[in-house]
Amino acid sequence: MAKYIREILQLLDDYYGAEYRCYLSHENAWQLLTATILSAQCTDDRVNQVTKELFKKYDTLEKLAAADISELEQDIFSTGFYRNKAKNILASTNMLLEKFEGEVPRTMEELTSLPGVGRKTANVIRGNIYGEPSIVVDTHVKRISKKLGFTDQEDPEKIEFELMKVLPKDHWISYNTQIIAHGRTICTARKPKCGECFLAGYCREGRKVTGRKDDM
DNA sequence: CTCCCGATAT
DNA sequence: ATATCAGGAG
Repeated sequence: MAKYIREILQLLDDYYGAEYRCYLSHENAWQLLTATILSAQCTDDRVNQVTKELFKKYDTLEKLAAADISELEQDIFSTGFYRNKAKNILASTNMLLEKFEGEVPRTMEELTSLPGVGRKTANVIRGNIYGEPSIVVDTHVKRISKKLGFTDQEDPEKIEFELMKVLPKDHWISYNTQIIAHGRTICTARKPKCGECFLAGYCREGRKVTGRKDDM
């Protein structure tokens, strides 16, 4: 298994590059925190579309924290879950000002104490803002990690810990970037393009579709 | 487990 | 019509 993990990681590096990349537009930590809260069950393209105007309108943390809630709901409406998200953004940004001196905290415990921030959002911040090796288990990482046989777990937290055992630490961050890119373009949830997939030989579903029979 | 929820691809 | 999207909370 370990041999194939190395091969898979090498192919991912070759195809998508080994550099970390963030798909959510931002210029600072509180903007990334806000964008990631908005990204729940929403495409990153739409989040970027919304935040482009949002961060123009509320150009400081203080202004966003002081926003009128019903106006903020309208501003973020198209991302869905807009009532919860507006409430969480206001509560979290105010908490940053009151408890964290206007800074986005660094530890998992502090980050997940913010309303609307779970492990996925916290790991986006830790990886992107602070460069801490971390694994972001979103819908793509969950789906594709299971297909590749890296985990059989269902719970995102269990998947995160299992991937930390299975993947070399220096690949944790790049894995996120690569798998999300792969999940958006080739290994899509509804109609995966197994015929175009360079990992088809390492994936049960891919082997079935492409006829490749690599022994794992 | 349920609810939150609009936009888009299939 | 239905599944899915850089999920989180009760």
